[in-house]
Amino acid sequence: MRTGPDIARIGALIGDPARAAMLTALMSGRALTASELARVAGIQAPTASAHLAKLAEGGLIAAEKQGRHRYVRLAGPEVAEALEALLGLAQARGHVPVRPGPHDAEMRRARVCYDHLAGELGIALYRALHAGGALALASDGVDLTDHGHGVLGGLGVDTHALVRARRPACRTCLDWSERTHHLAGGAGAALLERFHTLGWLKRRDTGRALRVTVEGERHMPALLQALGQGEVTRLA
Amino acid sequence: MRTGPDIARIGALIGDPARAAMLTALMSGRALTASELARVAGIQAPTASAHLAKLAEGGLIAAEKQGRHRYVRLAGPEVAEALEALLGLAQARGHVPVRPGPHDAEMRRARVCYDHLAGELGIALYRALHAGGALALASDGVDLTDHGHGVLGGLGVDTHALVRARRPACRTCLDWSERTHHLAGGAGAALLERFHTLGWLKRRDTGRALRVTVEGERHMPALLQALGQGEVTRLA
DNA sequence: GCGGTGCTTCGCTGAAGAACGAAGCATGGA
DNA sequence: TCCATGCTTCGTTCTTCAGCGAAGCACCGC
Repeated sequence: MRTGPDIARIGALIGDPARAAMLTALMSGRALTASELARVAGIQAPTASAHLAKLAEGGLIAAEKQGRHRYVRLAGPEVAEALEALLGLAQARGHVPVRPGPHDAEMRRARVCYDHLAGELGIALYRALHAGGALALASDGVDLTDHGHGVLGGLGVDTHALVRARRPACRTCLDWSERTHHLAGGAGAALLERFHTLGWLKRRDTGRALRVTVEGERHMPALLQALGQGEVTRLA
Repeated sequence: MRTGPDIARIGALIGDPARAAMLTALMSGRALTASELARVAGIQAPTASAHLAKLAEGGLIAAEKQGRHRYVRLAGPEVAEALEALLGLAQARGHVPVRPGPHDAEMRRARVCYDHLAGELGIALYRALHAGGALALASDGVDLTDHGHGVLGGLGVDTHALVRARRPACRTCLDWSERTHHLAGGAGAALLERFHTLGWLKRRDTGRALRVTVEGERHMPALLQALGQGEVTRLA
């Protein structure tokens, strides 16, 4: 029969434990060096090099040399989306580590999903934007309403840049821990960056988990409340 | 690190060419016997049996004995969704068979995606429903509007059953050939079934491709047009 | 009952590929 | 210029697992 795209090659790439660990680490959106990825996967440098070559040839990662370091990142949002879908399925099927890691609860609360916010907080943000009328259904997914442009502008997001960008401003991404959708796309990425520069969320040194700072704990609930009621909040 | 769900196990299951062929065949939504799947994958019965045991243990398929046959189907819509995401990524990354199959063009036109309609026709249906105001954004995805209930009821879908069902009435699924969303969930499944019983679409004996019948060619364009303008069409 | 069919279990073979040590090749800093 | 660091290439070892034939088991129709 042999019809349609060949998922076996991609599956095989993801199917090796070392490569899966690397890809999961790259879901943090960071560009990591080959040796960092080797450490994450628990393997030696030569083995890691071979794995990275395969992932690159398969189009799942993109690499960039900087001096003697080789920085590796996911090849794009599509790759992150597919991985997130697999993470969700793995979670639903009970393919989870026997002992949950120390950051596990934190991961469920808030984490990076490639370049946008995921976890309970990501869901809450999406729901608030929806309830406040900032999002509307479009013919190819979700899009910002006019009101939504004003809302994001008020939060300090350059919405003109979003519109100009080749990348779609809004996409939805299936959250593996909450089993529902959160906001991805340019707007999702811009919002995460805003929260980061505002000092409300802080990245851990490693991994995808996000820590909500004291500032974040203070301001976030009120912001979500306001968003949910369609108010435009101005942030410096 | 070892954090989050373990995608390696699922990846490895999908990563074998024979298993990938089986899973792709099961995306037709049909329940196939073990020997049919062996033929699809081009392997002998003992090998197929081993593969099916692994897929079942991994929670990707569900099997049901009927007499001396063993009918196998995908374990659920989540599995189909994740596979569709992988198909999209594989397509985007150029992991396609060297020679496209005979049904390739037909597949792009209309095909079954587990239990709902995909391909150009699936996209067109989704767009028409959206344009006609039958769909609206919900806090966890897409949902039918009141008008949408009327529209689907007019087409002969039992919308009360949709609401009562445990399964969400609407979901979106990323179409691998069109790179945009089509309608999944209970409503998507019900609509495909309607088109099928109306005789507008016919399944091929094997594979996912759908053939648009003469009846279908005659009525479908007008229906899509009417849906797009928000009209309620009554079908016997 | 008895053969035929569909599927599984068992035992074996062969090939793919993950892993590492050692050596080689760049780059950056002293 | 030299050394240290980061990464890759090479050659080798070893495990894993897909694949099949033969035999065994379950179910159906006769």
